[in-house]
Amino acid sequence: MSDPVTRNRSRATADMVARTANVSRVAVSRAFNPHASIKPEKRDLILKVAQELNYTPDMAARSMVTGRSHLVGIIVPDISGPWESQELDAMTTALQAEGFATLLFRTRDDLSLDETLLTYMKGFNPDSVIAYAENVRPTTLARVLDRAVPIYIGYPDEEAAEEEAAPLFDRLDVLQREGIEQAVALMQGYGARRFAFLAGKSNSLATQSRERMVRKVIAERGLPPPIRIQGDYMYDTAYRETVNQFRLGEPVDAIFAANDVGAFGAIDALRTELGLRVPQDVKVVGFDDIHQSHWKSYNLTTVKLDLAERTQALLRLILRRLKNPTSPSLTETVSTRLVVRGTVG
Amino acid sequence: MSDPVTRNRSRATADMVARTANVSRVAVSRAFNPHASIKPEKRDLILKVAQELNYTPDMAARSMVTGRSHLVGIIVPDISGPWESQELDAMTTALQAEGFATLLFRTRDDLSLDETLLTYMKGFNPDSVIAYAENVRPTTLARVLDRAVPIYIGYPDEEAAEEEAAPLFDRLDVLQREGIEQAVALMQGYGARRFAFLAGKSNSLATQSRERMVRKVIAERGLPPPIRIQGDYMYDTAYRETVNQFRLGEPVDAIFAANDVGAFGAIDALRTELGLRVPQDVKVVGFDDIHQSHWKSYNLTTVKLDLAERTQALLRLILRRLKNPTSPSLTETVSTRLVVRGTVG
DNA sequence: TCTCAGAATGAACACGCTTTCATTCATCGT
DNA sequence: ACGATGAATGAAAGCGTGTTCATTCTGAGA
Repeated sequence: MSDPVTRNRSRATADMVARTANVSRVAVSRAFNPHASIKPEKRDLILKVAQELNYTPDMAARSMVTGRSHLVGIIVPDISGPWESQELDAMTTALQAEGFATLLFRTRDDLSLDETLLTYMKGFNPDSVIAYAENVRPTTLARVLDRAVPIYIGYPDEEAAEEEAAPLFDRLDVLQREGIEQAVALMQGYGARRFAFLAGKSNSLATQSRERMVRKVIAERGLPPPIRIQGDYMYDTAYRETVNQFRLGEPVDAIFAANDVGAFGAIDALRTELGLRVPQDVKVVGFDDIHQSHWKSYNLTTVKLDLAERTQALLRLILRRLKNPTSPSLTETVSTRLVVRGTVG
Repeated sequence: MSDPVTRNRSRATADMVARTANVSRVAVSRAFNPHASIKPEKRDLILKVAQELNYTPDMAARSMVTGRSHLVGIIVPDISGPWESQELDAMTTALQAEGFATLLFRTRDDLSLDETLLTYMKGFNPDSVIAYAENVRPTTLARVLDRAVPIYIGYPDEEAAEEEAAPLFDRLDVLQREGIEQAVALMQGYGARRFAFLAGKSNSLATQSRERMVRKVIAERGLPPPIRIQGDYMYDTAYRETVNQFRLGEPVDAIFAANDVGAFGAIDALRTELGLRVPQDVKVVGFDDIHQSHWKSYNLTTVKLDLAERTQALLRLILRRLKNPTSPSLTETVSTRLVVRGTVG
């Protein structure tokens, strides 16, 4: 009877609970709905019987009639990346606290997968969708899913034509200027003059925005424009391209990386392969402030994207939109700031 | 009309597609079921109309009648950890390729959450459940969920009473002896004699098993029993406790860490805080072989748990069990092997 | 031309639940 | 003691699908 392989495979239903407790099936439903009107003693009895029968309301059946699936779809390009996984962790925890389960999907870099994936996901009727994958455009999201209102993560610092960032979407605006200004100022203060920007994946809006802002701030301070090193957010690429830059190209004073992992690759390239010292010979700053950035081997000075702040802002957007599906578009704003450690001076 | 906020919020149903295409609703259902008997031209027409109407079958409704939710529940203690996120990434990708969506849950270290979480998850009717969280016992899993057969991740190397590892569960057996033997042999070969074992969370079966096996192998080779350093799989703890061991306790020749992240903490403690060289003064070996282990700052020699192999084995278990729910318990086996890098000699 | 097997078709039912809605019960003020 | 008010109750309808099952259609063989 306790053998999980051969035991009763059928779930208990509300009917069974009703029969066992000698109440109507409607009463069982009410017992599990906090706002329903039912006598307390009756509810207690039903809940007790339900527990004995190992009964749980079927979310699929429930969602069909309520229209709420209690599912939030999350689309991530690479779950195993430190930043992505830390963001996913924070978001899942926050959602769970609000009673939502996370429906997780992973995109490949292959853009062609998008439509198929979104269509498939739509079948599960998620109450909301968060697409961290930058190859999923908000317009596509809006077209395929008809229930959820997409959240557009924008970078309003810049004047770049905000192509698809109409007021049709809810927005999370990330203010990157402050953190970048602090970083450039700090590096310049320690004598850096010749900068390189270690870019991320070239189709990433985040890296594009960061590069523009870095160039702007550097120009404002009367420094020569930074050299671009093309990376893809990955350690190995950052390592290799940094070596190439110093061996085949022009050496620099300072490297501003589009993300922390890239900064790690650059640091290791400088120290291991090029025999240079960080920060004495070359200053390095990253972006994100992932857990690993405070590890002593790197001890990275970096522009922090506050994960808790960001997660709570996203959550507010989702909850407000769910509460009032027809309200005009919402906006939340988060900022950035420099975390000073040991890779500048 | 393209405004996602005010546009039609109601999904298209099979009925609407049927009306538009002038076919019966049953035909629509068949058009989306590959094995159904329907005239090809008719199917094409329906699929075309469906696409125009942006129709997708509702998985909730579908799962009610088929009994298959196409959902696999995954429970993880800390998504942001490198090993956990890499395992989650591999598993989600593999599941997605088989047509399953991942239903993600995160446990706190607080054990009391377990039942509640499992009960909640059960409501979504997952076709299968993978609990990477070691505080979720298979027996609890079997009791709460009535459809899924739990998979027990065991370590049959050891003689330890395998408390709840009855043949009632499907099993993934991890053979740890080989990798550990290679590691100890290598360290001994480079002159190590006095070992420490840097443990993980004390309630983790994996760390317990690894410690027993490490002790056994060390004893077999005629070396003195290792000193235990109590960690919790985290960098900061490993760093602090390693410093304490060398400052307040007895220094050692070699550190065998229960996971890679712990090994990083130990290495940084040795180099940064204690002024010792790795591997010249102290040899270090880790466990897992996460992506970060090949980063040049660590370049860690470690016992590899092959993620692809492990994921495929788990997937085979799940698919076979789904195909034949009443078959006797299944077992898959994966092994470990040493990856030699630069922290031993 | 006729027969018959197999493919194609659609009406009806079932899945497990929530929500109206009309009805009954308990409670209270006078 | 008596309506009146609100809480508690259960029958029935409906959510969007897949699956019988009985029927009709198709085409090949005689």
